[in-house]
Amino acid sequence: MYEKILDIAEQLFMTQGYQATSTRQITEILGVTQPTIYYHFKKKEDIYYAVMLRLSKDIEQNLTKFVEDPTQQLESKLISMVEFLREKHPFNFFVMMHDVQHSLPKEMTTKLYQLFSSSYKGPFIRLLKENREKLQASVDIEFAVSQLFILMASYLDNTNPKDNISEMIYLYLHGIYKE
Amino acid sequence: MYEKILDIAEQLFMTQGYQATSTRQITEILGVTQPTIYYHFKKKEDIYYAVMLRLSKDIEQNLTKFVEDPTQQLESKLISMVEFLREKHPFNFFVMMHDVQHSLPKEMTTKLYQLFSSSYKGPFIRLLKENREKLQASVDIEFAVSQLFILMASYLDNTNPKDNISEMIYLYLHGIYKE
DNA sequence: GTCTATACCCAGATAGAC
DNA sequence: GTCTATCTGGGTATAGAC
Repeated sequence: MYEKILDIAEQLFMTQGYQATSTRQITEILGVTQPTIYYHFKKKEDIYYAVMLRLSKDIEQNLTKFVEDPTQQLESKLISMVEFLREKHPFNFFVMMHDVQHSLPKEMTTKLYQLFSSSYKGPFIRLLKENREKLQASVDIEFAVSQLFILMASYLDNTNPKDNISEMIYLYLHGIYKE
Repeated sequence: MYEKILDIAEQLFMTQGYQATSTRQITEILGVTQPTIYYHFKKKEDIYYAVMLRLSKDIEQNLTKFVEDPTQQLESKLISMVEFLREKHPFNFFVMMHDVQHSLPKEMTTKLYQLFSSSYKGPFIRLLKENREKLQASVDIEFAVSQLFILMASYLDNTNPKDNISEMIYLYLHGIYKE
């Protein structure tokens, strides 16, 4: 049941957000009563943390594989990694970021942000550092990765009609300006 | 009182979000009782719409002035416009986008998205179209403006430690890649 | 482990007095 | 126009039976 709760909670939290997802809704889908949750978790926010922990472990492992792939170049690695996030994490990134920053208690925010930074951003930062010589000298890598995540958010968001990740990566790498 | 409600509601909605802002909180700040709101507005979501309507009119007028300024070039116009949004709209864009997409009824979402597209995005689209010859031929302008807004969101968000808008615009225009 | 019952709180909204 | 009083419904969480 613990894992089942996480499965449903993951889906609901990531699509509707933390506040909009009630413990009742989770248990209704599972066909059990609402207090059942409180045998497995002490508080609602603990469910959120457990969901994020499970998710981020999986994400980090897989992203790292792409970074270490010796057969691919920077641009195609980036595309693969973003494609992977789209498949594995077909949620609205905005919802997640919003929750981490606004829907949860402060301490939880800190813990979640650390989790997110290492698992999600970490592999991208490593990738760009290993390709430092291909980047403009003035670029701040941590900043550049933040920007990429923001862009990705719009991509993994279904409100964006476009579906061409390589186009997004191209703009990210080369900008919109004619040289 | 109507305008006063909008003033307070604007601030609360834009910082805390729609769901986290209660009618009680708004009226407490104003020093009146909670039902007072329902003399001026039929539903809570009507307050949100009125706030967005007032805000977006102001934003559109001002952004358009920058676009029409004959003394500035593309890059400095972009910087001015984003700076203006930061001053006038010192809110978390994510919060607003999250609300528009997830916290409000579907019909309202549509209305708000149209409002946002014309008032906020409109002037930027116009600016890029008027500078078409300076952009890479492959760039889709509507898409490029969407990307800019996403980037801006991270900028107007206080979680981003960096505070240099021109750096963001530079990356947006030129990308991170060494040519 | 899951149930029933329920406490408690806070939300949006309405009725009707002043 | 704003008030008091109140309805209704939703949420998280707990106690204790089975």
